[in-house]
Order: sequence, then C-alpha cells, then structure tokens
Amino acid sequence: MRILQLHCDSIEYTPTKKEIKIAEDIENTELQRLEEVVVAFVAIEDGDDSSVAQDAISQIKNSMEKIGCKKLLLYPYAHLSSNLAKPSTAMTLLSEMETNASELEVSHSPFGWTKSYKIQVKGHPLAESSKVVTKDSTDSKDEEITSEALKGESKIRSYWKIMSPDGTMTNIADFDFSNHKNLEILAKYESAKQRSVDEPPPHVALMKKMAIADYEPASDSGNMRFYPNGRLIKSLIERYVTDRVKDYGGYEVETPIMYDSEHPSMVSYFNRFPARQYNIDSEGKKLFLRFAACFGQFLMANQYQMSYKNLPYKLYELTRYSFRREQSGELVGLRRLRAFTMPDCHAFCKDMDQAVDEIMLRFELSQSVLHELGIDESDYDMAIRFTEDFYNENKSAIKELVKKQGRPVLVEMWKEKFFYFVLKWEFNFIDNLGKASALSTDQIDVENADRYGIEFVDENNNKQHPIILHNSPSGAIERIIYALLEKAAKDSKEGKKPQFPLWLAPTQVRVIPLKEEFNDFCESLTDKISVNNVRVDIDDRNESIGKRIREAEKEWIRYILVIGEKEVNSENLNIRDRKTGDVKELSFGDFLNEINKQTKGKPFTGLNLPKHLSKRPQLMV
RNA sequence: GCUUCGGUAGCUCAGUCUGGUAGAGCGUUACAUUGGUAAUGUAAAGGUCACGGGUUCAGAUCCCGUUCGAAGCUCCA
Repeated sequence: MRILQLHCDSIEYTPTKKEIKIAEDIENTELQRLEEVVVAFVAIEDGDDSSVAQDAISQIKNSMEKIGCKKLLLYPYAHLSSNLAKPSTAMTLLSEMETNASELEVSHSPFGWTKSYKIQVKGHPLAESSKVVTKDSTDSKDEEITSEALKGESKIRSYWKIMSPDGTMTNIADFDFSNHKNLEILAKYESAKQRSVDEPPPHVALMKKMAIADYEPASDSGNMRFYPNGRLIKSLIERYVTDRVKDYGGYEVETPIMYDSEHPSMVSYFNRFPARQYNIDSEGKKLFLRFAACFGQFLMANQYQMSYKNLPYKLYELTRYSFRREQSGELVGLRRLRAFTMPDCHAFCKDMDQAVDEIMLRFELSQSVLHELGIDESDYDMAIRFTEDFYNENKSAIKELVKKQGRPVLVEMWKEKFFYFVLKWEFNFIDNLGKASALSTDQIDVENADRYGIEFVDENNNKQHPIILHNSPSGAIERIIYALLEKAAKDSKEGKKPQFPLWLAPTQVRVIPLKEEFNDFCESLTDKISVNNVRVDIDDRNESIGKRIREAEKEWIRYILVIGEKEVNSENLNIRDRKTGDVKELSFGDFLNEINKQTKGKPFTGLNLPKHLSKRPQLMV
C-alpha cells in the first residue's frame, strides 16, 4: 500500500463520473469541502491484506496525533502505484481502514470515480509525508517529502562527547559536570533535547522597560523596532565589532540583501538547505532575502584574480539585515529573530594548513570581542563539531582550539560530511531559563569555493579553489544585547545592581540641579563634560531630588551629580556612583579619567535623546 | 508550523469562573511646593476591554474565527 499523506487547510473535490463498473454508488455528486484535515491519498497494491490496512491506519493515526489533527479523509488514488490490487479488494481494505479510525472524524471520497479536486496544503515540516506499507515491512517507513537538507539532517549520524583542555574525550554520560553546570545544560540541550521552562525570558521585559527594542506588530514577527536607546547601544556594538574585524585584517564590503534564486550558483546551494527564506516576486524574478552574507561575498570573490600570495584574504560585512523565516513558534524577544544584524567575515585560504592557522587567530579574536562586549568566559560554553575524517587528519588543531578555550567543551563528531563544512565551533550563551544560543562561530568550508567558482593560482601556476572560513566574531548583534540583558536580569535576581558596560550606557552621567537657579551652572558643566566624549544629560524637571535620583537609578545611570550651593562654590564634584551607592568627591579631571579608563578603546557616539529631561517624551515606565 | 496559555487606560495589573454603570497604582496635564542623594501634595484628563462574527433583553465576561505575544514540541545554513 502506498500513501501520500497531506495536512491541509482545506480540500474540495467533486465526483465527476464513474470510472469503473463496480464503482461505489453515491447519491451526492456535489462539491465536498473539508477544512483542517489530513488527506491520505491511498493506493492499495496487489498483495495487501487486512494486516497491511491495520498497519497503515495505525501509522496514519500516529502521525496525526503528532500534528494534532483529528479529521481524516481517505482518498482512493490509483496513480501512486503501477501494481494495484483488484478494485474489490481495495474497497474492502479501505472501508476496513475507515472503520479502524472511528475515534477520528473520518470520511472517504468515493471509490472508482473520476474526481476533480482542489487542495491547500499546510506549510509545516510534518505536513507532507509518504508511506509504503507492505506485508513484510516490519517497521514503518515514514518518509518526509521536504528539502534534501531536512531529510539529511535527521539522518546525520553523530557522536556526542566532552573534550577536556588536555585533549581527552569522555562520553557525556561518564563526564563529571559538577563544576560545569552550563556545559551540562548545553550538552543535554543539544544531545538529549531536554528543556523545561514555564516563564517568559527576562530580557523581553527589560528590552521594553529600558526603551531598547520592541515588537513591531505592523511588520512580520521577529522584525524588531529599536528605540533611540536601543539604536545607540546596537550601533556602538556594530561599530566595535567592525573595528575589531578590520584590525584583524578583514576588508569591509557591502552587498545586496536580495538575490535571484534561479542564479546558477544559488540553485545548488539552495537545495542544501530548508526553504526558510523570505521570497519576493518581482518582474518575473524569484528573489529571496539573504540569510547570511555568504552569497554577496562569494559572488564578489568570484571576480577576484587571486594568487596564493594574496591569501589568506578576508572579506567582511555587517549585514543589516540577514533574514531567516524561522518558524513562528521559535521566535523570542531578541534571542531568535527573523531579521537580524550579523557580522560575517570570510577568509579565503590556500590550503588546510593555512585555514587551521587562520582559525586560531579568529578564535582568539572572537574570545576577545565577546569579553570586551561585556560577556565573560563564564557566560558561555563552547561546542565543536567536525567530521570523523577531519578529526583523524587534524587532531592537534582540534585539541589546540579546545586548549585555547581552557575548559571542557561539547564535541559532536559526524560520521560523514553532510553540511558544506568539515569543522564548526561556536560559543553558546546559557540564559536564565537554561536556554542555549550561539554567539561567536567559525566554520571550515570545503565546498562553496567550487560552487561559486572562486579560484586562486598556486605556486605551480595551477588554479585551485580556496578553503573558506565563515566567522562571526560576536554572533548576531541583537543576540549580544539579549545576552547583556539576560546577564543584567541575573544580577538583579541575585540582588546585585543590573547595569550596562559604561561605554554602552545611553546616559553615562546625569546632572540634577537642586533648584532652577543652578541651571546655568549645570549647562556649562555638562558642556565641559560632553566635549570629552561623555554622554551627559540634565534632569531639569520640577520633581523632588529624591525622585530624580530614583529615576536615574532605574535607568541604570552610573554617575549622578546633584548640583546645589555647595557644588557651585566648590572646585570639586560630588559624584554619586551607582556601583557603590556612595557619594564621593573628585576633581573634574579625576572624574573624567575614571570614565575614560572604562571606555578606552571603545567607540563613542553622542547622546541620542534630548539633553534636558523636561524635553523628553516618556517611552516606557 | 502544531498544542497549551494570554491580550482590559501610555505602562503594570484587578475585574471574566457566576453576563447587568469599566477599576487601582505608576505615567501624563494643571496648580501649589524649591528640595541635599531611591518615590512632595492636591486635582483633572485618559478605555472600540486586541480584531471580526455569534448566542442573549443585555457581552470585557459565554461560543466560533482571526491576529499578536509567551511556553512546550519541532527547528536554528
């Protein structure tokens, strides 16, 4: 028996005429319409019997339970097989299947009739499946009709281990996680897929409360709006990551955000991955929005005349945005988006030795970038994945990476290469709910240079395809903000004051005049401070001093300067430091030094809000 | 995408079970207050109870659908 099973929004069919003599007698030849239904196109084959029918219907019931649908239409469909059973047998078995599915709302379309039909199939991964049930098939073959990638992904055979910094590998079950709680979460998360949470992630409330980002209902899900505070933070992180990649040797480029899916180099790449992109039809072209910077940079590199002497050569782009049409149920706050900002740096290397050398540099770059962004080593754990072949040929390189991490890492070893890369590592941030999400990552790609026709000329004047590394030193910028907010929430939960690194704080210094008569003094003081690249504002509202301090605290502002009689007549400043909660007296110069020490080496941009709080609309409370 | 839960004033939320005049705090506005390091006082304005349909004499409340969000499943190039 062959079955094509489709989970449908709707199906309409109209019996038009009897095809065979013994066709079922029916009274109603009008159009039938069913909604929210699983349609099983069934071909009964020679040799099928009652046991096959039972097996088949139980498989159907099984998968319907999984997708949560209770309505079934059995649709006799001869065209699935060239070895059909006799119509009489077929009718008997079909009605047996229908009887055995009585707990469902089951019906069938008439047997032996020519029917016209119109069908609307749902888009989810389990919506379509085909089944072959035979007398001797002991186990069910439940094959999903979807992209090659999804098929392959479920077939990937892999082994999960923990590798210690000394290079020894241990089975996950045998590893002592007592000092590595987050790694345990990551290991369980990845390999066993165990999760149990029942509350929204804290960064979602914080991103709104701090007026950073919010959902935009008028857009698609997962496309966020960033308020002035959020844009300032995001733009500073973007600039910092870009500066660091340029220091490392990446050359910044800009490439289109949409591509023609029928361009020859896209076709084969596309077929390797599930179709989760945004599609746009324009003047007969089928365009899709990029989900990474790869295409643009590869198509560009294709034009380069490269010699081995030029390698390694690195291209970099900060994609604003990359688009992935993730399943709606997977989107969460700033953690998982459909439009996100991704720094993406590709290094073209002449051979595996050079690629391995390069990956070490980028590993250190990624570690350092995260650290400087305010994400500590203890906040993330590393996973490394590679093919068995790559492991056997490059053991020492893998061990060196793990050693650089200095702590045990999660290892996934693939029996064979399925993706385009032979090695991939990533740093996974573990949030307050025990969710892991990848930040930095790098890959060794051995396929795409060929696919995109990227070549260099080697020492012997032969053309070769370079090995390509794909590194994002920070991961998505939105995800960095998510990590910083989750860290702040954790501090808050532990009774510590939440805060941003000073260089990212929307306001670094707040000046509060005690009375209106000190306003002029405050103006000139803030001018003096802001010319030194410090974001300073004035709370000139007619509110009590206590309230204005409280609100500055709630905005996580690090330094508060209350200006009264005493300050106006003093050389020094009285500074309330949120970190300690104390008020200290410093000279103007010492104060600036204290700030500069903390923001050294980081980009700066001016206040992104009105300087006077009296002029500032309130976004959130 | 599936299952479950949720959407009430700008924000946080009560009211929904048991249908009958829509509530509080914060914020906003006005007036008074000129303050010394986490909430000054008084008053006022502010709601299509997410949207659409149904049941009912009557719907924020009950039913159906849609939409947005969250959790779980699945997934993450």
